[in-house]
Amino acid sequence: MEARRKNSVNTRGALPASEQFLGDFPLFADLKRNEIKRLARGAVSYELPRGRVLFHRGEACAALHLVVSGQVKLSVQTARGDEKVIELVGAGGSLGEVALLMKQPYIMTAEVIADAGFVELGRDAVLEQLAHNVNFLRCILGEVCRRLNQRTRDLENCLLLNGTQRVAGFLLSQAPANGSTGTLTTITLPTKKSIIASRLNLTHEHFSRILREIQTAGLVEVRGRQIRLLDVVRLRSFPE
Amino acid sequence: MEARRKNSVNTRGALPASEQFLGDFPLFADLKRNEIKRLARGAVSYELPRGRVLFHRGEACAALHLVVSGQVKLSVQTARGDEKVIELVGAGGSLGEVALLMKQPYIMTAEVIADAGFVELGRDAVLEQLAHNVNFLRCILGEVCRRLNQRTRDLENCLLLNGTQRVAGFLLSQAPANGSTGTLTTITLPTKKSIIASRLNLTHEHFSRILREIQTAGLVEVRGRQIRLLDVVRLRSFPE
DNA sequence: CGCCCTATTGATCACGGTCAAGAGTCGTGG
DNA sequence: CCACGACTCTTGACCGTGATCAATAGGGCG
Repeated sequence: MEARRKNSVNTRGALPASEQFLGDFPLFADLKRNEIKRLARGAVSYELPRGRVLFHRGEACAALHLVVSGQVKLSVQTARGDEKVIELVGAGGSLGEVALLMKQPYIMTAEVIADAGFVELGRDAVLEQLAHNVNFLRCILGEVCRRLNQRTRDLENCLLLNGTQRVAGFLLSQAPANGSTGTLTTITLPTKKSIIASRLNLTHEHFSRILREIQTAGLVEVRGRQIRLLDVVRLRSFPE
Repeated sequence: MEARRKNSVNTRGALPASEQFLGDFPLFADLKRNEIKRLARGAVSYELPRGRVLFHRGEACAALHLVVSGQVKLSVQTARGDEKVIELVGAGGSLGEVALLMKQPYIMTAEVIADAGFVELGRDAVLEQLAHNVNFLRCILGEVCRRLNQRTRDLENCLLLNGTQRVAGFLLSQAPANGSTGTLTTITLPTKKSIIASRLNLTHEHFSRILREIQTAGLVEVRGRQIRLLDVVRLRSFPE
């Protein structure tokens, strides 16, 4: 508990730091200044170090969590202890919409994997806004739709792509979306390989082998977490 | 095209058949009488025989589809032709919310697998209602949330359960939700086994073997599509 | 330097897929 | 009524992807 120091944002000076932050937050892009202001009222900001669990599956949801910085992994537990990573959330992402809206427990566990900063909007404040602010309702609806699409794509990937194809797809998705040829893009894995592997529904051993395989095939060059994409085109249509 | 006979619902008498229908539709449970009436204005009803494709992945979405009767399967295509079933939708279900809302192409293909009746709400009518009717917005938001939960559960099942466990879970989910012991529930598979198998990410061969296995173990009794659950408790915690 | 964490590599195994053949089941028409 | 074909389901034999277990490197840091 000690490390979870929360600061009411409104104790600060003239322009609360996180009112500015909320205004820039992707989820609230369509909100007007005064709507932001009302949302910011119950906001609380805090930081959590790597390894900290933000919430466990099954707990009740008390707030909407906005990720200011750092990185969080969402995962579920296997029968015997080990976990599968479902999603990685970085700065600009949010957690807990559905649990909050549906008034049901979290269905995943959220753990900080890179020291992170959060802004939290209290449950009641959010529900209150939802009840009275149509714009806010629309923001949330859009976000949930986006997430449903994302989840559906993940399910598809898992159903009809093999490991190598999933890795290739992941690497490409990490590359900045440049329309250019990009025959020489270098990407950096967002976290350690074992987590990426789990996210792709692979063991870290298998992930390692796959990286080797596509490196041998001359498609990429791996050095630690830095991966240089040598042949985006062939990577995109793998294996041939 | 011949079989896709559409009838404008409003050409009917005093109380349009589908105004009644819309009022009973789960998705619109929270709407008031006059809101229903407005929605019903652009409604069109029609029927499609088994085998008909309602829409293909990639097509633009022109309407919200409500399933009155029959059954529809949503699927995606593998690299080489064969398909994976993602979801089965029966009477009371709806299709196309996300594609309509996000103004993006369908991401799945919908095929009728049991002669079905539909009511269709035109794209513009729905968007219009969304823009002006907060209650409707809330209905849709709820539905999308439910679906996101469903999809997440599916992904989990696929990630951390083996074939046998998925089958057991599916059989249990088909049983009516009676709190009782239910040591002798009989269920009927909603469609042919090969489709169920695909839905569970199995080949129909493997599905067949699994059914045999749990039958041999004394957990169920299979006769065609009728399956009698002999030991719900052991089935629930399989394999032991 | 030694320790802990992360990553790689090897050997083996099993779950589930593929291919092929046969058994039921049902509807149609001679 | 039976024959035929189409379709669904079952069973068998074999194989491949990817998991498991185990040992060994790297790499950062106190």
